[in-house]
Amino acid sequence: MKLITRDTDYALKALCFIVKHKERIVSVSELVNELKIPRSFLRKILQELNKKRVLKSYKGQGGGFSLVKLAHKIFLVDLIEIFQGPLRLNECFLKKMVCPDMRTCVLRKKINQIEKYVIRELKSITITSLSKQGA
Amino acid sequence: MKLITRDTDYALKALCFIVKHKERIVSVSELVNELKIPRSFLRKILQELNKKRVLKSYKGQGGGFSLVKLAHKIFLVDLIEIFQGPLRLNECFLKKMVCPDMRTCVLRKKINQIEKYVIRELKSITITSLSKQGA
DNA sequence: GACAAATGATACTAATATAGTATCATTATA
DNA sequence: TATAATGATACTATATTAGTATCATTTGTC
Repeated sequence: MKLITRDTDYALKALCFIVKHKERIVSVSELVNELKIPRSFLRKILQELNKKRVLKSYKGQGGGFSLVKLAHKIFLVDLIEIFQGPLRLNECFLKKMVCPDMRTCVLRKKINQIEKYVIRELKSITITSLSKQGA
Repeated sequence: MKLITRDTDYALKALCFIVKHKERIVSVSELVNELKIPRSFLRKILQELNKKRVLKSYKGQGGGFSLVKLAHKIFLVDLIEIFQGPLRLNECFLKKMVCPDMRTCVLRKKINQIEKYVIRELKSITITSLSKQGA
């Protein structure tokens, strides 16, 4: 059971690198050299981050990407949601419930509680907190 | 992101039914009628539960399955581990880490902490607690 | 303006995991 | 011995994840 897939992981790494070069526009080529991520895959990821207004892109020669949001406002949980969809631990039970009749389902309550906790904790992880340690 | 897959879900349902008929041996046919789970798939699941000594199987006419463990000693997290492998939320990071050099990686610490919490909470959910409510 | 170097959009393939099926062998009971 | 059950195993189908390829568009520089 994976909490974080490859694209989220790559996005994290790319963002951490971009944060370190905050003043500049960073190109895909630079990121590929540095992070050894397959070029096309990384491009797709960065395009998505652009669409979701995490990064801003610049076309043409000398182009690339730079941060839109402040690093401490980019949460791990946001990236997970962008690349893996909403974090719903209880999805399966809501679809095919063990106890479809009960209003006060112990299991669902519990899973919801766990989900809330996980999201809260993931919200406490930002790009800032991640990029600091590597530097 | 799914915490619980179909087979775990089916296993849960089957176990809940078997618990309700604790004194008896329950056959696949009975479970299929009751739970509307594809027969072959359910058989595979029950065979696995037999191998993992959650159920005991009886071959031959009048055969079927009965509980080995007490219902309150079968934890949801056990079923997840049987069908989905060990619950490792941080698997991805351990494989392709954002911060491979650091001993004191903030992210890893955090993810480990979350994982522990999730496991502890899932440990509090047993077949007993699930089968009660439906009854 | 032409060229080069960048991203945008999009569609495709490959690999893996999940979900489900089918069949023959074995066992136990009536 | 026939039958009704599970055991073992191998197969197919579908969905998700991972990765690739290509052409269009934009922009800076000569």
